[in-house]
Amino acid sequence: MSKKQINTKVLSGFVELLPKEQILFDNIKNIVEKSYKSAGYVAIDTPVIEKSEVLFAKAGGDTEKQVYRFTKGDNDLSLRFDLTVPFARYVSEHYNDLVFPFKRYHIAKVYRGERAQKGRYREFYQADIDIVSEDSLSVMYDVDIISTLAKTIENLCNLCSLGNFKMKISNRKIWDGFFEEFSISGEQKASIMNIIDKKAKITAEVFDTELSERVKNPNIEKLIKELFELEFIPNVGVSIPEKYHSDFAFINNNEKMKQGIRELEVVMKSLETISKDRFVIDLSIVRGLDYYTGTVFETFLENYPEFGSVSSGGRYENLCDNYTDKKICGVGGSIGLSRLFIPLIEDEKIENKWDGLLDVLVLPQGENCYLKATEVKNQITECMNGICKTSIIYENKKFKKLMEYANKLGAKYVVIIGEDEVANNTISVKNMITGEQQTVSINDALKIIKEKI
RNA sequence: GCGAAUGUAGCUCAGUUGGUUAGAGCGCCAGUUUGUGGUACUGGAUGCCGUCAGUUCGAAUCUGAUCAUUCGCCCCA
Repeated sequence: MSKKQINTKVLSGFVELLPKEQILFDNIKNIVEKSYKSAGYVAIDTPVIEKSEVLFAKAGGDTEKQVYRFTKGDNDLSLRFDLTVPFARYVSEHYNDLVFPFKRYHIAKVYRGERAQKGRYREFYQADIDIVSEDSLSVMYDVDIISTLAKTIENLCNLCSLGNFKMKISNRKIWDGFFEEFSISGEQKASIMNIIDKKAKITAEVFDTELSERVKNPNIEKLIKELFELEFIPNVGVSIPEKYHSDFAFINNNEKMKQGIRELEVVMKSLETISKDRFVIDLSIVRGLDYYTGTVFETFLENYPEFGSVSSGGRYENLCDNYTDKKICGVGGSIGLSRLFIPLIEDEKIENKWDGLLDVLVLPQGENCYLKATEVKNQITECMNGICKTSIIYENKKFKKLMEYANKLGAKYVVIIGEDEVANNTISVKNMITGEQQTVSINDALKIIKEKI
């Protein structure tokens, strides 16, 4: 044993699964893909590597620190850190060939060079859907995105027994209008939004102190807190409690706030026809990204609050500004597949309905049987027409070993080709679940397998 | 970028106030059974105790450094 062997451990923040777990993860991914497809979204793919100037066109501050960036020759390149920015480039590049409104999905890996934590990886899957169009896009498309994600998550929850979930919805225009009204902008606005975003995660006391430190104005602070108490009633509009009437008189003169409230009403009213209690208004949802301009939402699993938001997104405008003169707006959202499912799979929280790596394994006993066995294997593959996973092993080992191998792979049937079978032109089929074994003609064997699989 | 914890067999971990030959379970290999897996029983192999230095008659155990991993904070487009 040489001792200077290279450490084979996977890099921190990166994930590898064993075949059994990989099958489960792929099933999950397939559910998402199927759900997106059936809602009318089409698949696209983009390169993992982009020019840095493309990715950083709209990024600010901390973004660059988290990006894997490198040079190759004279090219300044980066790994994509999300799927939205490359999508904006894609739309700009292929503008003339796309049909708008354009609905696409994209399930792929993205990369962030931040410190790994539970459920937070450096390489992970995102499952995005977006709808983009020229000039304008009805607020009903916001509903399309949210309801498609809701349906997809419902399918996932059913598959993996994850329980119930809630989607919290808000509209950035309400806050944007509010801050405009009081001439709060720039860093102060960002800092207040930041604490509003954290409201659900921290205690009321911490929220109060942090808020007053950042707002530095008792009146505005009071209004912010009161704003959370407003009730939005679909069909009726915003209901301002009696005691706050005078405080919020300004709303009627603030176009942005009025518009935000109106949009939120339309969205909620429409979503209510899908589910009465799944969708809730929560003004503390603001999202960190500064490109969001309207509807924003986040999704929480009731049984797994520690995961945070498992799906989020919103309405954006001018995302393609840096790539084209065309005015393109959109709405989109994403499911954090790795963040949600890798910890669940690794902790075995999901029942793995694994049904074996193989359906049929052909076992030739000794090299004299290889030819015949290969023939039989090909016949099975063909006869089953792709619905059956069939393989063969060529190992000059004891028969016992071959059986152990079949068992480890979870094969449902074993087809045995030994000297006797070759001599008599028969094959032996063993059902690995019942242990039952019969020696029959090839045609009969095919029938047996075909019936059961 | 900041803080905390943990590095012992392939994996999960135990290892007493520093004391002879470092353990368990699972897995692996072999046998009971040379054409039959899963279950059971019997036996076996596997370790520079993360790395380097220091204290000591003596270090897996104490000290320092270093590397790695994990958890949390910041951030999360």
